[in-house]
Amino acid sequence: MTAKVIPISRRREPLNPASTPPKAPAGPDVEKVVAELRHWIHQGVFVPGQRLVEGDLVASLGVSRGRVREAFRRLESEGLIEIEKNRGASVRRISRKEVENTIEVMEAVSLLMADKTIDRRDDPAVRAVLLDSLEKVRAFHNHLTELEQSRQFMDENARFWDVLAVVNDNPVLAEVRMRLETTLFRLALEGARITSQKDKWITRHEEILEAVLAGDRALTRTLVSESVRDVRDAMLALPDGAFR
Amino acid sequence: MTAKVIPISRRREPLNPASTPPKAPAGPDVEKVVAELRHWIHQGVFVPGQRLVEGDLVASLGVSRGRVREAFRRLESEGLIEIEKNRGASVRRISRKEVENTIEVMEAVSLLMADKTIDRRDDPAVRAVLLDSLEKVRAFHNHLTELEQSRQFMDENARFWDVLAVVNDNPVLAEVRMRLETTLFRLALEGARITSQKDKWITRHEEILEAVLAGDRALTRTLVSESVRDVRDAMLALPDGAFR
DNA sequence: CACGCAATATTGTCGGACGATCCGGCCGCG
DNA sequence: CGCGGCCGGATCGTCCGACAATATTGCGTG
Repeated sequence: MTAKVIPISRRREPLNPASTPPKAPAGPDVEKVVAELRHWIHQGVFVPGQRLVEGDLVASLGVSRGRVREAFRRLESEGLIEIEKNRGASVRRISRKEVENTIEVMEAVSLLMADKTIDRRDDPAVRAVLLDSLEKVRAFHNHLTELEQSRQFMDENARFWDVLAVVNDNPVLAEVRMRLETTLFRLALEGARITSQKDKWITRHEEILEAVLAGDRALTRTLVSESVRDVRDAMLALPDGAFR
Repeated sequence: MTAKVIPISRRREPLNPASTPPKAPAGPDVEKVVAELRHWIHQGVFVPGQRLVEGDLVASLGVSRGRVREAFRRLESEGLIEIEKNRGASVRRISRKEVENTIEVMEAVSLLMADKTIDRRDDPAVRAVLLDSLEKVRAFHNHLTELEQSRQFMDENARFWDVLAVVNDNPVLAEVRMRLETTLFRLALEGARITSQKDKWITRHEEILEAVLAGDRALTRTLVSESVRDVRDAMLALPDGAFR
């Protein structure tokens, strides 16, 4: 790998930020493949440890190998799959230890998000969003039945953190959290399925929002930590088969 | 993107036993390209906003477009470049706001690392590593001259955090921090170049290690926060031209 | 049944091709 | 002379086919 000549592009830098008329059809994009694979992995179509064979995906997705390979690179740095030289890609398996490590960081990030939200709770717009979210959480809570799918809890959870992400006005913070969550999603989903205390999670979200709106930092921190750790415990309670 | 269920594919014949033309050594790996580009960006060979033209890189690196494209995907999710559809890749430019956002998360992560280190300071192995690091930092400090390159400060800084990363035994934590640092590297380097208080940074590292070894959580937190914020201030002090 | 070798499957990488898109510049018109 | 529209080159997105390198598998043999 020798650097020869510094490449020089004849193409200029962006000049006029032209308007962006909503262009309808955009040909298949690598992102589509990434999204599809991510979806499949989250849904369990591909289980941890399973190999993702280029050729098969090329056939089932109807795209070229190049697209699949680019998608692989992306998913790899997202932590969803791992690529071994000459052995290809496989859905990443994580160990209990990794779950703990990840959750630990997630807790710190979540605490920061909650704390920052308290800083902004006097902003009318922020307050409105929080109150609206609280409303929704309560409604969701009241409609709970024994038959609810764990999937819905994950959705509620995602919405909850999305709200905090938006309110926080720090895309980096939100992105880091999402990144961590992505790698845990599958296990979290499984965890939610087996735990019998799903409604406690929702209650926790209500309490957190209330504490935030009340500006009670100590209580908020406690609740957020408990919330994150509940998820951890649910995941760690899964049978050994779920881990590496 | 519809999934047809059509696995498996068949292809080509065996190989040709005849002699093979003088073949260059084992072709480089995609990672090599990624590393090279990352290096160039960090070194300023490619400056923020500059476009990375596939064709040019193919020529100067002597690899195929496919390799370059895969490398792009990786660098994109690393946050070093951005890819706009039909316009290609360019070195990501970040705004002052993004610096603040990133540093904010970095501070939280750094605090967690330091705090966890204190938890483990009684482990003889950990203690040894910390003391060794303290030794090195002091030695480095004493050899400082006015002519030192800002580059060396970055190296020292990297070493410092690497030690905490190792001691912490949480790869996720370390990786998140590294990720954030990667996107700021360029600016941090520039910032270190213009600040006149470089030695204060080193002093801070000494103090942090001492506080950690002494188990003083409060002091450690204060010092770590100050340390991170010093870097932030150095970056924000850069002229507008350095930002988006 | 263990072992090693050969057939087969897959990956890593290359090079070419083709249409789509973007952009700068030229051209004709008012 | 200013300006909008069209042309052509530069680049990107994607597909295809090829081939060596490596991994995996199956089988024949001792």
